[in-house]
Amino acid sequence: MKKDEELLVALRKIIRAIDIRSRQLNKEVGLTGPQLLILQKVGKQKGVMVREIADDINLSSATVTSVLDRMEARNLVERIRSTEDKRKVGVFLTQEGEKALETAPLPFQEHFTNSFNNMEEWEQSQMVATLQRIATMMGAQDVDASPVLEIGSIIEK
Amino acid sequence: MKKDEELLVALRKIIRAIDIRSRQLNKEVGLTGPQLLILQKVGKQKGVMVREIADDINLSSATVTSVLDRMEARNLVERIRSTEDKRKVGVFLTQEGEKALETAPLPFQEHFTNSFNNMEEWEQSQMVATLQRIATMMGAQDVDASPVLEIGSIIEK
DNA sequence: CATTAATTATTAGTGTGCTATTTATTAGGC
DNA sequence: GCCTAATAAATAGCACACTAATAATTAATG
Repeated sequence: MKKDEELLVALRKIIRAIDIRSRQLNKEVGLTGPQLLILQKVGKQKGVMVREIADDINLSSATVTSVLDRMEARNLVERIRSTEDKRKVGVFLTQEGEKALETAPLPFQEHFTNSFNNMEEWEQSQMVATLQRIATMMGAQDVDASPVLEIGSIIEK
Repeated sequence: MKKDEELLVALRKIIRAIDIRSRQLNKEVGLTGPQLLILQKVGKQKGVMVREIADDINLSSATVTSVLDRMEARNLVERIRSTEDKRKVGVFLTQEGEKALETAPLPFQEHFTNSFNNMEEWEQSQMVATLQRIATMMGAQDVDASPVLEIGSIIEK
């Protein structure tokens, strides 16, 4: 098999593992991966805007809106529209959301986190660097639309 | 930021880049990423079973079934149930499917493929090895259910 | 040989995740 | 002040992607 095909297969396995972990989380504690990420973000920054969440975890705001819909329905967060600028919506944790955050597990499989943390630091760095490099190589699209690409903001539009 | 968070962010960017490429493909040639992968597989192995496709590209067969539904509706493939074993369904390309396969672009962004192919071979291997290692580290779930894990078959159930 | 178990594909139901559009509001230019 | 941008969030519609449950068929076992 060609190297780039192998790369693709490995990536698909990783994506699938993340997805499966998300479903497993959902079964265990009623929170999917994205929901957990959003919960953590809102916990750190009370009243954060939808757009800020989206930028932070690298999702479209439409996606964040739909995830928030489900989280609000489960009474984990609440949305309060700003009085100064009525376009803006601040997201807050409910009491239930706070409690969920406290008891929430890690977004990754514990096994993965342990393995990763047991690696030498240079090895961790090398791994992260490799992934960031792939992300950069993949993200350089719409080249004609953006003449100068800034490092670190290649994917974001 | 902690190293494992950085890893997570990089992975999210990669996943998003793949997704965006899939939508771009869909707009350009009417085929998404998964559809293209399935088309290629069926082209290589006429009459391939649904299960074989799923294993090959690392998806659940339910997912493959739903993608095939759309592809069949667009007259790209056809499904023929085996006469020997009536549980089995063989997938074949239609004429239209053959034509689509001939003119189909690469599943990756050309930019990525070029960058990747321009790398030294040892560097490509190193990159693939890193991804495979992550996949393995992530895939070791249901540990209590499978006392002995075989290398190379960790994700597959 | 009949009943149970295993296999194959599909269906049902849920949850992302995106683009494009819509709605509401605010900011800018004349 | 009024009309046009621009911005923020939500909505609509599509395509995965999964698990769990079903249906149909074949294999296996007593």
